[in-house]
Amino acid sequence: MAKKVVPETDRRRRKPTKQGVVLTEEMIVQTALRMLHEHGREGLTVRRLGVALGADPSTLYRYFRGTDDLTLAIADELIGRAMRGWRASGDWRADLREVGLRIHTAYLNHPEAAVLTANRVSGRANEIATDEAILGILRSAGLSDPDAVRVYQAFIDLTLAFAALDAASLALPEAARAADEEVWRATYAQLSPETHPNIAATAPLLVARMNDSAYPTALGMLLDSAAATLEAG
Amino acid sequence: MAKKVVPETDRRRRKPTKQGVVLTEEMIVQTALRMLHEHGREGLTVRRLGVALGADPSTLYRYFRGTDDLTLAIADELIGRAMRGWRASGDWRADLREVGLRIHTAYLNHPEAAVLTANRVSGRANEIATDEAILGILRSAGLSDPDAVRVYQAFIDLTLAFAALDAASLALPEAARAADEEVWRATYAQLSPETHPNIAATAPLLVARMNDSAYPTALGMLLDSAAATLEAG
DNA sequence: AAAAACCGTCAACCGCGTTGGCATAAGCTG
DNA sequence: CAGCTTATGCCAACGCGGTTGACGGTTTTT
Repeated sequence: MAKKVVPETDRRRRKPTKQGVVLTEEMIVQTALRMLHEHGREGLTVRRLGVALGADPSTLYRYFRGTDDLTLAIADELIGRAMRGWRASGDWRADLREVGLRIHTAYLNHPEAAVLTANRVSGRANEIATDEAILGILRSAGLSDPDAVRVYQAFIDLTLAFAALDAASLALPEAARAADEEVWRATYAQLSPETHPNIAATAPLLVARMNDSAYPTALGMLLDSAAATLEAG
Repeated sequence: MAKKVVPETDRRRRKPTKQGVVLTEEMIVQTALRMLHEHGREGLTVRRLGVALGADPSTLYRYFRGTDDLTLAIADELIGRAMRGWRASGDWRADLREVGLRIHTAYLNHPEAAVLTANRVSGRANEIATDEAILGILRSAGLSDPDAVRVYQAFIDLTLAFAALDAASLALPEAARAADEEVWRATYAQLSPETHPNIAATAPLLVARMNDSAYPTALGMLLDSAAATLEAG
């Protein structure tokens, strides 16, 4: 077997698939994303991806070194979708807020893919462009390079961390998701005020907040802190 | 096959294993944690866990309904380790900070387990006790119930989100980890100032910060915000 | 027109989680 | 101590997973 995958740019397509499909790296990634969305994290397997594309599973190894390589390609597609069409307005605070919310939203639109990829560094085009954009916002706002890097790191980590956390509960297999919610009703909401006074006192409030993301609040705090740095510097 | 797993409390042990080992739920969880630590996330399988315990893999299904159930047990053990020996000092800010750092640290000590469990609700004893403790800190600090719940949610989500994010990069299989770092040297650090001025200008600073967690900073921001709420209320 | 490269397919390997049936030892009853 | 029940460990098997090596047809190159 060939050890190397031919890079997409050098690829001269040869044979259509038995079912008549002509494959592309892009087509494979899009199909993988769709399968993740429709059938959940467990629903994406090399074999099923092959079936969905009308190709033998082993064909995919001509395009990706393995599942990890495919994962990175999915990661970059996700961030690409988040930033598609974005333009800087010049208002650093509004820009940063929008980039954060775009990423958070894009990830929540594909929770299964988000869980899979939120913590990876793909080094592909879309990821690099996004980092460049964020640093550009901070530096042209007037932050020194060390401050820009500090805020950049807090910003991107906060955003990805919340995206991953919020996506994770959306991406749970239906059974686990139901189980987690059932735990709430069956366990937390039933605790005695004697043994667990604080949970018992706040149970209704806890339930009401359970499905909201704390990301916007946390992002606001970060922006406040960055603004303070800017004024002090 | 029996549909039900006998609860640990009702269990009257009968047979030692072929290798002479007498199993316990606790022993299984501890062994699973150790295997995760030593052989990574992929290294923990039902079959290997069986071997490590000196028991047939199928025996584990007498103790857990399946891998998901085992995962929840691991989750609770992790939070239990984080909080072991903790006592409230009465200074709400110091207490909250310590609880956050304890959880973050405990998770980073078992990154593979953390990635597996950070987003699950186990409803088991240690998890409930921790939530009760956090709410207790906030309410006895003087926050109203709605404020306490708001801060509680931001606090626990922030902590778990960062724990998961920071753990994830520690937990990457060695190959992927090396690949991610290589991406940095090979890609980010080599970008031309012409096409990527902001990354090029800050590359050394980015590299220097790459391995630090932004959690303590973010936690500080959250505590500041909570203190402001307290004074305003 | 011949040679080379590409790339889809086939068959196979091994490891995975899980299950049903079976054997046996532990505990209970007397 | 004898016999019954039942918990629990073990075995064999199932279907599915990722991955690989050999093969062969098709396109591109020379």
